[in-house]
Amino acid sequence: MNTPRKHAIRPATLEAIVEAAVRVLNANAGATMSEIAVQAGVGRATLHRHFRTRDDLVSAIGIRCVEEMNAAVQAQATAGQPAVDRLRSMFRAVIPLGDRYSFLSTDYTDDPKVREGYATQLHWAEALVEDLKDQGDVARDVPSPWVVAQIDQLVWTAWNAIAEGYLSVDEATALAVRTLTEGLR
Amino acid sequence: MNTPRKHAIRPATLEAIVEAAVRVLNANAGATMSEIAVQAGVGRATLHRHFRTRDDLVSAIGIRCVEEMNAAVQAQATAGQPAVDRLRSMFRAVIPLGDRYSFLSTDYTDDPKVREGYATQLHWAEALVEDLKDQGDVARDVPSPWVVAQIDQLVWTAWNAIAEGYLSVDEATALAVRTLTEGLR
DNA sequence: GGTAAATGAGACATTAGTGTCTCATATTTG
DNA sequence: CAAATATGAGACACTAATGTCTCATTTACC
Repeated sequence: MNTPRKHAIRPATLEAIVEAAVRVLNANAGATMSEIAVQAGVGRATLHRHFRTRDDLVSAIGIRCVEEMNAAVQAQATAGQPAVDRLRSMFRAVIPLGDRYSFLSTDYTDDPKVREGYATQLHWAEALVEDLKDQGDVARDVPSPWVVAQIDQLVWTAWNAIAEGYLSVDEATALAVRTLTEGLR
Repeated sequence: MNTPRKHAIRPATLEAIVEAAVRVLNANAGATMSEIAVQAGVGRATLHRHFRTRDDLVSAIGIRCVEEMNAAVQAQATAGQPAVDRLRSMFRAVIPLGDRYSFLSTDYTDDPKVREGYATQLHWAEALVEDLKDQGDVARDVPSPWVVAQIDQLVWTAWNAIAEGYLSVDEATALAVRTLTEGLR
C-alpha cells in the first residue's frame, strides 16, 4: 500500500512544533501544550493530532535531543587522534547544543530510546576517559565517574558562559579542556 | 498582648513539613501539596493552614535552604586562613548539603530573601576567587565567573559522587579542590 | 482548477490540583 | 482534670490543563 495515511504531518509543521517544544521546554520544564502550540504557531489540536499525549511529545523531544547530540559527537570522533584532541572536538561540537538538551536532566523521560542514547554517550565518554588516562592527560587515581561527571558539567558551564556572553565558543572550549586537565592554576 | 494567636504551629509539625518539603521538592520540583503532606505525615489542610499557598511553601523552603547554606559557609569562614584552605573548608561544609538545595536551581523562587541570599553567596565566592588569584592558586587570565561557576558545579558533582557511594566526604572535598586548582592530570 | 487531506478554531468532558471550610479528635497547657 | 487549640479527615467550589471531537478553511497535489 502506498499509504498517504490519515494525519500525515507536514514537514514544516513538524519542524515548527519540535523546535518550539525544545525551546519552550528548556526554558520551563512544566510548560503547557498551549504554550508550545502558541510558540510553534500552530493550533493546540494539531499538537494532539501528532503527539497524542503530552508525554508523547516530551519523549519525542527527548529522543530528538539525545540523537542530535550523539550525532554531533559521532561526527567529531576521528579514530586516529590523540585523546585530548578528541576531547576538544567533542567539547566544540557539544557545547553549542547546551541550550537544547539541558531539559533532559530535569524533564526526565523514561523512554527506552532516551535511555539507550544516554548509555551510548556514557560508553563513549568512559572510553574517552580511559584513553585520557592512557595518555597521561588524566591521572589514574581519579575515579572515572568523576571525570565523566566533570566533562558533563563543563559542557553546561561552557554553554552558560557563552550564553552570558563573556566567552566565545572557541574560548569556552579551550577553557573547558584546560580546566579538566591542567586545572585553573 | 501576650498572644498565643490562632494557628500557631507545633514545632514538630513545622519540622516535619519543612523536612518533607525539602526532600520531596528536591526529588521532584513539580511535587504536589498532597505528596508533601503525605511525606510529612500531616493532613493537607495543615499545610495550607501554615503556608497559605503552594508558592508560600516553596518560598519558605527556598529561604530556609539559602540561609542554611550561608550559615554553613559563614561558620567555616576563618579570616586568617590561606585562600585554598578556605576553599576547602567551604567545600567540606557545603557538599553534604547538596541534596537539600539542588532544587533552588530548578524550582525558581522570586522571593527577595532568596535573591539576597544568592547575592551574599555570590559576593563571598567572588571575594574568594579574588584571593585565590592573589595567592596564585588560580591564574589571572581565567574569567572569575568561570571559576565561580566551576566551584558551584563541583559542589554538585561532589555531592553526587557521595550519593552514588564511590567517594567519602573527605575524598570528594579533596578531589574538588584538586580538580579546580591542579586539574585532573 | 478541483479534490483530498492537513490545519485552526473552538466546544466539550474529564481530570488533577488548589485553596477554603467545618467538625470531630487529639494534644497541649494551666 | 478542664479548657483551649492544633490537627486530621473530608466535603466543597474553583481553576487550569489535558485529551477528544467537529467543522470550516487552507494547503498541497494531480
